[in-house]
Amino acid sequence: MTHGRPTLDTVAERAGVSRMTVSNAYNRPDQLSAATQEKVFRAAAELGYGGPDPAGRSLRRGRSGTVGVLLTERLPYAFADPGMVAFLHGVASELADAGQALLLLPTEGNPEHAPVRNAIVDAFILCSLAADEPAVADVLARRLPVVTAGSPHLTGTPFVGIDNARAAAEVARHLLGLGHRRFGVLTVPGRPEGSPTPGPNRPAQRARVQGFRQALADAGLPPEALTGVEAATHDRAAVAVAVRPLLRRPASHRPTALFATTDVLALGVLDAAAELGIAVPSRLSVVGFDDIAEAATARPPLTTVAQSLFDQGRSAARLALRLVDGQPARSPRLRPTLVVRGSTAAPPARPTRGTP
Amino acid sequence: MTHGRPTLDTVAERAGVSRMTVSNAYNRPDQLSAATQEKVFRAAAELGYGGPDPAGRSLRRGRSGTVGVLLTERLPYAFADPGMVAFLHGVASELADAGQALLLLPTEGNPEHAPVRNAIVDAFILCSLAADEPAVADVLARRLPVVTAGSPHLTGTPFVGIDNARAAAEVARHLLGLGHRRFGVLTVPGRPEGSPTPGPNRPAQRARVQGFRQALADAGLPPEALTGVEAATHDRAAVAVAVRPLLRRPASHRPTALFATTDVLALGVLDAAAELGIAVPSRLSVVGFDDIAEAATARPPLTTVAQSLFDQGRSAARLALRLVDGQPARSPRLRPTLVVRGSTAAPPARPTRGTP
DNA sequence: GGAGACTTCTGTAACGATACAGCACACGAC
DNA sequence: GTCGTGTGCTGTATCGTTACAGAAGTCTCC
Repeated sequence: MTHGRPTLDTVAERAGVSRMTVSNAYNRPDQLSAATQEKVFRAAAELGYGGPDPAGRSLRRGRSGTVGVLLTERLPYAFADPGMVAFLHGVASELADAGQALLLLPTEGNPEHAPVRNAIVDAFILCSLAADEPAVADVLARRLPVVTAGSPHLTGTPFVGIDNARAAAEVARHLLGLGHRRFGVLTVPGRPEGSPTPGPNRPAQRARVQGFRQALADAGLPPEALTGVEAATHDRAAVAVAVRPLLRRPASHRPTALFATTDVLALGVLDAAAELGIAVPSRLSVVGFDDIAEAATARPPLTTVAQSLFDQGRSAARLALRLVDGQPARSPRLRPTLVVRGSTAAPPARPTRGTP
Repeated sequence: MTHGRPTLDTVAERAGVSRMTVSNAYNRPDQLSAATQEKVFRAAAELGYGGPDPAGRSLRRGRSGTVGVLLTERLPYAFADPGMVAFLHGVASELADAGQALLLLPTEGNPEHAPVRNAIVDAFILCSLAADEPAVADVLARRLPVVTAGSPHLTGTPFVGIDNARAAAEVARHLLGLGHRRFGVLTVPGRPEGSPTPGPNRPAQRARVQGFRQALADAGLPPEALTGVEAATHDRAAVAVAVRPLLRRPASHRPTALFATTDVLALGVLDAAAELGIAVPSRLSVVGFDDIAEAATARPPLTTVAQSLFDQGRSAARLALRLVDGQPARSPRLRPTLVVRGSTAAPPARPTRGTP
């Protein structure tokens, strides 16, 4: 309870002024003589008054100065993924500049607590959520400004993100152009195991796989040209387990290029390849996605799709703040770029097996 | 403004019931006939009512269901440091279990906005702040429950953290026991460049250096036995720049053991050593601090001090929640453990240069 | 048929703050 | 002496919600 805590009234009485004068002492010091202000602060200190209660202020003003952020599924994944962290960093950075705070909401946990319903925020940012996630419905029910990033697309709400399928297709064309004809694609499963709700949970990842596959088909390759592999989690051990069978195939059946739907996964592939003595890029080309910081310093430096998640975070926050101010907010057009570094090259020359 | 938004009253009038009935429909459905509840929800839907406003609820109840977290200095560093992220993850995880939300507050930015003063929270967690940081004073002025982690120590507030100097001393004794006599210590600068306020800003890092140095002195080594090096930032390039001069010394003057005050730094050292062709651990022993996930999978696996920042995050959150509930909260006694892995070994046998 | 218990709903009084209008007073100008 | 202008402070009316007490109405039981 707040019972016993001093309030504006308590302080006002003690200082011998009106409640409004106390309020002004904190919020509009220029409307006050220095002597009165001093008197008020002294009374406040004596009573142990901690300043005007933000809950009261927020109710009265109708603004909280806070933006709520919902991140994809389990927080562990969110914090473990550098891309997610970069996005969050961008959001935090933009909000900090505007003096707004960031309320990080759990999308799971005891549902009885309904964190979304209790969140004192002016707007929500949804990042990489599936459209069927219950939290999304909770957010929409609040009827506050919403911005989505990555997914889902919601009609009428600004969206920040790239066309993943298209970017993945560009990766495919890059590899095809180098002469590759046997491919692997590495991703993470659509849903954490034992998840009750069905359906795709990492729409971005799926779109990347889809776009890559489609581009190969468009180039006239048969479906067998692409082998799909799933890692249980993002950590390197799991990646190694997932790709080892593929990389242990005889060279004539092994993919010459591997597309990982995330840089973290791609870095795991580099490790696994090194472990198995498969040279990158001469015997295996590897492409990632996101262009996280480690991508540029990996050995070899990783060819990847750059999409500046930090900037996307900033954008999302900026849009949210515009909506709060009642200004129009349009989804920005973002163009991811393929950054060709040292992990892709022409496939090894085929030993005889010549074309007619 | 909230102007025009429907409220409990609006909905009550439309549904032909009292305001309390509407409130109960949302918060105590069991106190209500199903028919009435349905009627209320229909009216709410027609009016576009988003449910009871949490600001009003929070004011009335005197609880917000939110804990504020202040992280060390610039957010970039916080998000870039896996240890920090692990701590935050622990906090978020514990809070999610309790159905509480996490308000991430910027410690810098436009000071006019005073995010700490406006934060609607039930308690604060301060992580790795310097005692002289203005945000600390702002937090104390709020007179809410506070827990600190890592630093600073504040009398009367529970503290979560280890004795850094002592842990570093254990590292020193481990290395001394292996036979090392020439040491390097790598850390990051105490303050970001251009920072206006003076004084140490990474007290934990300083304590580690200090404890290490002291343990060497206690063992009777002269000050020259330890060379201190500072990396500008945590990224590997900066680490390489910082340690290269040290590692390029002739073998007879090069430290045989390097203590990095952070695992991230230590991993950078491993990279730099590999680049210069210096074998670890046979020619150089490396020790880190924190035991982040990558430490175990590095090559070679990193000897480091494990302090489970995730658990510390959980602890801090749990203590904060206890304080909010008016229960006593005692600082836990935490014992970091030295995890000896593959990056430390006896120094190379000295070539002749024998002892008497 | 009346007492008691239960269900379902209502009225009142805060929770702590701020916006806005306005009042008293001092001061200089004419 | 009246008027206009500022400064410094006060009073009132909300902001949207929930705790609590209690009022009808229904049901049960003897």
